[in-house]
Amino acid sequence: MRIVFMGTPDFAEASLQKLIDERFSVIGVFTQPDKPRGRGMSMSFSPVKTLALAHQIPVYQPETLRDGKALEKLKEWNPDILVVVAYGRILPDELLSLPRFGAINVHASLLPKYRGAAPIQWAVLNGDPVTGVSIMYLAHEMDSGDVIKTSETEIGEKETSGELFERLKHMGAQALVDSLREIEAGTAQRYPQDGAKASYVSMLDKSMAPIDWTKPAKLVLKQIFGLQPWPVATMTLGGTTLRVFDADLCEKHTNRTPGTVLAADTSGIEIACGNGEVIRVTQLQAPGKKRMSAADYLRGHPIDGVK
RNA sequence: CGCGGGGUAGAGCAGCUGGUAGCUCGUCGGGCUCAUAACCCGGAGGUCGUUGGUUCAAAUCCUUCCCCCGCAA
Repeated sequence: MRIVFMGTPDFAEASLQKLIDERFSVIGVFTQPDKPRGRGMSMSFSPVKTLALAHQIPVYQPETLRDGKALEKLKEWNPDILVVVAYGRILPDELLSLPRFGAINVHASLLPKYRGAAPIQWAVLNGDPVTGVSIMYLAHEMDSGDVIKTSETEIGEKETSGELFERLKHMGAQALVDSLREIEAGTAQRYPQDGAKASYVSMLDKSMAPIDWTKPAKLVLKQIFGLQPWPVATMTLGGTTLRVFDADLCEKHTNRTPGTVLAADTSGIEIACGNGEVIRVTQLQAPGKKRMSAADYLRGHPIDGVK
């Protein structure tokens, strides 16, 4: 089966790696154009491109998919199926319908829940106990196609989006190859999504970073974990904005205003949340500094008025 | 050369309008105490990231390079 793979970031890289490991015939790769990134704005390749090049797989990096050239390239490669994983582009219908088996996609949620850009992070942010990956056919409407199979996993109490990402990308890769084998064998299922149950999530942005202390402690914690590795929850203390990396729920309760610092010592910084609940921040990062424990930070930045 | 912050005792910071370095915690010793992560007294520990320069004198001014961090992507 001739496969053309479309993907860009490391989430997609995991799937491509799996396809290569499992000896699937990946005859070509589409990935986003090289862009300057990182400090110094040096030009860099996408993880998918780097991997493809390492295996002598032809790489195509169109600026647009709608000028006819992408279609031409796809016809040239003549794949039996398109595998799309976090490519970062909407594919025109004429590309989806070209291959014999159409186009399938790895999506990091249990569809129809969390269609859209940041399903992993939102599953964490919302405090979901379970999430997963879905392999589905690409349809005209985003993330709405028939599902081939899903795979579930529990979200850890203190699991960050980044950690969940790592887990799901491998689950996705496994489900992908399983699906491909079923398609090849003609045993693949097609489960239409219940559109009425669909929900959509947007990309994250930095405006979500400041911690809303009026929320219940559990959700404040989920905000802290869900926003890692980016954009990272923040709080202000003594006029500086601190990025918060880790915190625990305190058993105690308070009647102080949410956001109030109740205590600060070697065990961390206790802060009032909504419902009178309290959390203790234990890992943070000051501007220009690297991540450190709250105890370390307090040594150089004593807090007035709080013991 | 995309923008900016930072590299000073084990840790976190101050000092940086030039004159061989200070704070908090930790650590070591002693004291107090039924006891203690509490308190008191005392000690050890730093070629101030690196290179060259200016100067009578540099952590402090200029310069080379290295490393860390954030923005931006």
